[in-house]
Order: sequence, then C-alpha cells, then structure tokens
Amino acid sequence: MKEIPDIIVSRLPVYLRALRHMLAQGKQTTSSQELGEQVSVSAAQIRKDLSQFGEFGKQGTGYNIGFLVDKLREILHIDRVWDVAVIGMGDIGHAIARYHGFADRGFRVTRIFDNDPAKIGQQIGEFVIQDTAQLTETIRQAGIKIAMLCVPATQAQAVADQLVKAGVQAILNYAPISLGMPESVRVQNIDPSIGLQRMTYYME
Amino acid sequence: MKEIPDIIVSRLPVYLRALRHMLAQGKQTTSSQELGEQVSVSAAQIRKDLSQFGEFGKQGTGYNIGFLVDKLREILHIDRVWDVAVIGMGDIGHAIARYHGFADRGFRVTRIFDNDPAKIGQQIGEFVIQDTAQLTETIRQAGIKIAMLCVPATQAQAVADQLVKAGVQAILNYAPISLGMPESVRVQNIDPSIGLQRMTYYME
DNA sequence: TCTTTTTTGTGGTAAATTTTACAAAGAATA
DNA sequence: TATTCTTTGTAAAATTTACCACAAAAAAGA
Repeated sequence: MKEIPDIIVSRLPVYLRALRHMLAQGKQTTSSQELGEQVSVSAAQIRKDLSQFGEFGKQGTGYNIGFLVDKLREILHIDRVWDVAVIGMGDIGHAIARYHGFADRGFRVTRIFDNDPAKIGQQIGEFVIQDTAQLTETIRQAGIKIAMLCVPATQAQAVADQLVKAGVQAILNYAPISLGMPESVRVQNIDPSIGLQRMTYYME
Repeated sequence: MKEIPDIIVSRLPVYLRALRHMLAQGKQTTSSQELGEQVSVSAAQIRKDLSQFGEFGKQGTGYNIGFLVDKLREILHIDRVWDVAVIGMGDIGHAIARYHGFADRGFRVTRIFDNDPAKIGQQIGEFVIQDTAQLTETIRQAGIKIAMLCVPATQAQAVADQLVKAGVQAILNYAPISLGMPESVRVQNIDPSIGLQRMTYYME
C-alpha cells in the first residue's frame, strides 16, 4: 500500500468519532454527504480519504456505520487497548487520570507519575502516584508506548527525553513548549492558549 | 492586505511561543534557521509566513526577538487581554479555572459556570461558580467573546448554541463531539483521544 | 419491468502549499 | 578597505491537497 498523507490520517479519528456518535443514536447507515456535514468536510474529500484504504461504501446506499467504524478502528490500530502513562499530577494530569473517556476509544491509563515527594504514594482515582525516578524502568518493563506529558514546561524536555529512553513512541504533550524529539517519536501538542490565539487572529 | 491562509495563521502562535521561550532565556536575536529547528518547520517556510505581514528581519542578522514578539502579538490580536468564560466545572473545567498559564498569553478567565445545583456558588480558585441558566445574559452583558466549553458531550451542542446567542465568537471545545456552528463562530477542538489516535496509526 | 433517484469511487483538473534558489543587504573578518 | 560569511525576502518550480464531474451500481418508485 502506498504512503498515506498525514493530513488524511489526521481526519480519520474525527470521522470515527462522528460515526460512533451516529451509531449511539441508533443509525445504521450514512452517506459521505451526511458525514461531511457533521464534521465540516466535503463529501468528495471523505470519499477520497476512505478510498485510500478500500471500498467501504455501496452505491445508492452509502456506508454501513458499524462496518466503517470497525474498519477505521483497524486502520488507526485502535482495535486493541493501548496502555498509557501520565506524567505530572498537577491539575491537568489529575483531571486526565480521572477521565473515563479513553476507555472506549482505544486507551487505558495504567501508570501515573510525579516527582513531588508530597504526592508520591497518593491515590488518584484507581491509581497510586509513582516516583518519576522510576519512570524509565517502570515504563520499559510494562512495555508502555504512549505517554501523556503533563509536567511544567521547565521539566517537559527532560522528562520527554526520559520517556524516549524508556521506549515511548508517542507523546501527547500538554506542556506549552515545542519538544525536540527524534524522528521516530510522534508528538501531538495540546496547548489551549495556542487554540485561542488561532481564533483571535480573526477577531476584532 | 490579501487574505492570509488559515494554515499560516495556525503556525504563528507556535512561532510566538518559541520566540518568547528564547526571550526568557535572554536571547536577543534569532534566525529563521534557528527558529525553524526549534519548532520543526523549514526556515523558508518561516520566512514566507512572516513575509505575509511585513519585513521583520534584517539580512545577515536575522530577527530581533522582542520586536518580532510584539509584531506577532499585534497580528494575533493578543496585544490586549481577552476575557474568557469557562462552562462546565468537571475535572477539566476545574483544572482550567485554576490554570495560571493564560495570563501572559492574552487571556483571562473571568466567569465560570455549571448547571449542577451542588456546585453553583462554590468557590474555584478566585471565582464563584455561576448558574448556567444565567449564562446568556451574563456573557452578553460582560461582552465576553471567547468561551471554553468543558461540559459533557451530551450537553455540548445545546450550550454552544446558547453561547452563540450570547454573542460568543470563539469556542475552545473540550467536549469530544463535532459542534455545528454558524460560519461566523470559530471553533478549536481539544480532544486527547483524537490526538492519540493520530499517532497510533503509525504504531505497530 | 422500466425509469428515476441516490450515492460511491475515481480520473482529471484546479488550487493551495511548500521548497528551491538566488540577488541583495548587512555583518564579520582579514 | 576588500573579502567572505550570514541571512533575508521572494520569484519560480515542484509538490501536495482539494474539488469537480461523471460512469457505474444499487435502490426506490412508477
């Protein structure tokens, strides 16, 4: 199969989320038209995106939602459950550790870390905060490949480097800083200020 | 001035964040090369992006960081402070209400809302939780144009509609759902699961 | 059964975006 | 001072991405 452009991959999770929403509402089938309106993408774009991976629709009918959901889950490699570590138990890390929205989307938090002696050993939700000092060893041993980085910006690069050493391949970075990472490690950034600034440009 | 592509606008806040980081480290000047390495964008791309708005650099020397920061703040309309309302005081809304990272990036949370009678009146950080029933009136009266939506997915669309009625022009949406909004309202979505799924595609 | 309607997948085209390459300007060096 | 080095801004080329339009297939309706 040929290389799929990143921009297409980035849209697939959005399609999937909308499709599962339709399923939850009891819908059986949909069209590229309907899905497109839902996610603000042109129908042609959706058809072209999906056609990169196979022929999932039927002319005259559209797409069977359950079937397409399964296919997208396969494509995105979330037809399994990925263990995730959360590093940094400030307000954000805390909220994430208690968030129950990952479960049915392919992820499960299994370890949480902080370097504050006052927090180590404390219980958050169903987890006990572990010492960041044991991060590398624990994560490598558990075979965890995904981490959410919720430490202060000042520590983010150092902790990210540790994560890479531990074998982590994907980092969801909540620290408001650009991480320098090897090509082999994927990073997605979540910075609310940047989201806001992308909008104020258009405002008076 | 001609229309600036959205994709360029979306990179500016990232440049700004990196430049302020350099400033904080005492640096005076930088080059498109150096900034590019910092944010993983080609030097030519950065020069081209900035050239849309003026000639901010000097040949042989590069860019004066303080000057460029000021220019970017003007361009992004954050050479002022925007009042922001947070709706929904679950774990995420709670974390945001207590977050102190917006202050120097152009934003200030001034109102927080929830519809849970047990929460209304409660103090979070420096704010008192207001009843969502008063949302429209309060936001319109205060002239708030930006909201962060942190309510459960089931309520997100209804609350977003209320926000639009209240005159809100930009929504940072934490609910894991695609909002249907008029053209005139900007939306930026923050959904950690989508961030993670964009990475698992590339993983075994 | 025949006609009309719906909808997909895709080839071709248009538009948008990125990269290349270089003249020009300024700084650094000899 | 003259030469070399650095770096910008941008025109042109290359690449990527999005859109259009339609044949073909299936369903719905007459």
